[in-house]
Amino acid sequence: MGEMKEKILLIDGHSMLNRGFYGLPLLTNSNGVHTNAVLGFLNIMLKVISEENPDYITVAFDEHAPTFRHEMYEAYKGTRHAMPDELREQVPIIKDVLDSMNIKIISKPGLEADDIIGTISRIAMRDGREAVILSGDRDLLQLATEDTVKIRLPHTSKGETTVDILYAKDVEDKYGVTPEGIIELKALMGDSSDNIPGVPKIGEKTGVSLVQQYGNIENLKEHISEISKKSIRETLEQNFDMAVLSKKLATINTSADIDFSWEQAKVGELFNGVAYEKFSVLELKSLFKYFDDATANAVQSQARHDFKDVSDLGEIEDIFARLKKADKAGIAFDGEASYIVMSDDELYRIGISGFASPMYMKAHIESALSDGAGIYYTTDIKSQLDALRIHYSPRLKDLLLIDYLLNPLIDDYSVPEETSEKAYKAYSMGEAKYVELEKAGMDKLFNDVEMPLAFVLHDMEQEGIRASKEALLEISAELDKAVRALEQEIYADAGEEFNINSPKQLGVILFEKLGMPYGKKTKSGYSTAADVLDKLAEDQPIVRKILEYRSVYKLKNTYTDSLADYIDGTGRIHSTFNQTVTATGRLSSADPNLQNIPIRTERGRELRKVFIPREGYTFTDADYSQIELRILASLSGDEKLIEAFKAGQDIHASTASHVFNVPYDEVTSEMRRNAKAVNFGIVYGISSFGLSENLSISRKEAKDYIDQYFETFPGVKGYLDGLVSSAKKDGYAVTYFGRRRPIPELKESNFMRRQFGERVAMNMPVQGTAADIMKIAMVRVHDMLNEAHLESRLILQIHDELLIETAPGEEEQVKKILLDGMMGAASLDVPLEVDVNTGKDFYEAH
DNA sequence: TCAATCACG
DNA sequence: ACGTACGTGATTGAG
Repeated sequence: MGEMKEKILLIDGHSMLNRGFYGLPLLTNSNGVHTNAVLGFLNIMLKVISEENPDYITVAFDEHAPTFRHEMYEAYKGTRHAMPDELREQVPIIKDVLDSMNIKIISKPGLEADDIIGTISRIAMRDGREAVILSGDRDLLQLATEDTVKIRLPHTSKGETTVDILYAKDVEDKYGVTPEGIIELKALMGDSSDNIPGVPKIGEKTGVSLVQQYGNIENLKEHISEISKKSIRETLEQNFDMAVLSKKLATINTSADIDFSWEQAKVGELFNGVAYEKFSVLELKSLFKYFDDATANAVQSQARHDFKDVSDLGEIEDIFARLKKADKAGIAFDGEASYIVMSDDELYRIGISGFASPMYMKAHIESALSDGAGIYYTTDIKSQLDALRIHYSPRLKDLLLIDYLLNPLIDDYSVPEETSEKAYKAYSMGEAKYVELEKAGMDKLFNDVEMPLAFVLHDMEQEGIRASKEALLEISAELDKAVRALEQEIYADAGEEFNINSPKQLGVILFEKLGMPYGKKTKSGYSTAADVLDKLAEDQPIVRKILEYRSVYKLKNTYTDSLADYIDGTGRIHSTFNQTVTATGRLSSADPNLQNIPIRTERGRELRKVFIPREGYTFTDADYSQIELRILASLSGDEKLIEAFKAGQDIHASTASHVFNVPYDEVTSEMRRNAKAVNFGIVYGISSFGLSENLSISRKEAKDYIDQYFETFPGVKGYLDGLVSSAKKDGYAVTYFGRRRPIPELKESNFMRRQFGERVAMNMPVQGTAADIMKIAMVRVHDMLNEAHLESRLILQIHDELLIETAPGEEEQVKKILLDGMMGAASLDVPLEVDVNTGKDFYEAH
């Protein structure tokens, strides 16, 4: 043990950042900060640290100022290579992170990282310590001249990243020359990635043999005349100055003037609280595993801000008076208290009690919002309205909704659990984020649509929808009988009992025991999906029964039993409408999902009869007719498609008539069915494979349909092509109202992923614009119901459909509001058509 | 926790 | 040669 040498890990900062940046997709955290290079850097560094267990670590960075060697090269060639902004912004971040981990960083104007590393490696040799050099750059191989210096070179193959170990001997084995010889080799052959010119016409092979024969270029110069091959001899004679220059460029300075002390490079506490904090702000959650629980917990509780608890009436009045005058504040409230942040020293908590009642609080907050001067930021307003249903004000800005618009792809916007922290986060980050939103041109969408919509959604959630528990349980009992009967029949047909719900077991029964031909396969075995079983069902009674079993089982478990559990004491179900989950701008519904209540089969549809309005009320339901295709027509400007809508034609039949070249009146139902599938395909981002699967036709036939479609509607073709190229240029797709969706897949090397990106680029503007229009309509309808002082309430949105629970006597007004609100939500080049229905239950109304 | 399946637009 | 329709959420079995 006593003979074990101490060890220093020397890291080439820019090279490792580069590797991370180009090796990983462009990740961002929820603040839009790019983190892929930082993550890639840290992953490899931590891997090497755990393998090498060094006593000292130093990371070297190039200075931004042009260095000696760069100057020489730039003077020679007059070039300067640019770093992408997404990478540049990560340089200070990694330095900050390394600093937090107590890792020494060295950089110096006029020196490259190579020179710093070279110099320290020689200091280590002198002081009897080992040096491990981590770099993605082969340039550093020249430093591995002794057994106490080794190079670690990361490389990725088959998705696995390993970090190769190279000693002098390995360099010789791999490159045919010694580490010192690497310099001579580069002097002759150059290095395009490092901007070293080399001697013309000398490549790797010639270079290696010359170095093996003559050792170095100085010796080579004296023996040029001995070289037998004429072309080599001549190029060396004519261009020897290039070899001299290249050698200077390639030689790492090992005696640079730097400030280095072993004391400063000593490894300290890497995984400390400050580092944890940095990782958590960057959202590098995969690295949390390196920290012990105690550190993580300490940081998490430390992130709390100190709010002053105020209960004195005068003081409270004073705070609200100051709030009215503040330019900017963070606010948040819950059932216990209100929180106000006006500066880093003015953090107040006003508890609800006595005179400070919810009414009092609501009045003061509303008064500040209506009469005050500034902008008030908050975080996740919808969740707060349960406590105080304040009025909407355009001066209130919800950071969560800003974050969502800035990047709708994020899974978790990390809304603080505690109301006080919501106020603080909104205060500290709201303004900067709002500026970003303005720069992206989404402030209007935010202020006119998303912000007021949050209030509408809150009201819808609060209202809920009435459902009959008795009816649900009755249906459940019937379905239960059917499930049991089918179960027995299936067991009898199969000749044994098994778990029908297990695709694995089912696959074995059908495709092995009963020997049926299998269609597709999944990762884990045979596919038993409905479209596969459908093809077998005709001849196989057991398959027919399995399909029926599945649909009945699903109906019972998803739509009767669990829905019944959501009914509250007043007989109503309150779904949650998520405003920040979809990539396209749509809403989603959860706990329970009321946007996927069955309708396509009669048995499923029956279930809608359990959704009923309160006594004396009725349902009024309105849905947009073909909104996505109308948007496609309008945005593409395709004359034929626009004309079809203006003429009020059945759009699928009209498409069939054009594509199959038959008169509109002679379109058969099969032609219409095919055209409908083509229309869907167009909206989804067409591919011949997808269409052929959907219609069970050959790819050739599907391609013919598509070609025919594009020939018929050239405007659509041009529009979709334009969407893909602009998404590739900008990195995101955009709706008519400016909503964005980043499409990182378009830059990936994987063909299939890029193809997906292209389909997304075609679909998002259409689906997203439809979502925008519906959101605008919801705000309009909600406002109109309010202004008319009606008792009727908006209770459900299902993407292109709205459901209102209509108070007796208000039927006509509600119908008019739905029509006005929805049709007038946008003015396109084709009319927006809306169908309205009424009914005594959800079944009847839609 | 993930994959498979299926309910909806 | 790749191996695919766009967007969601809930349930289930299996590791």
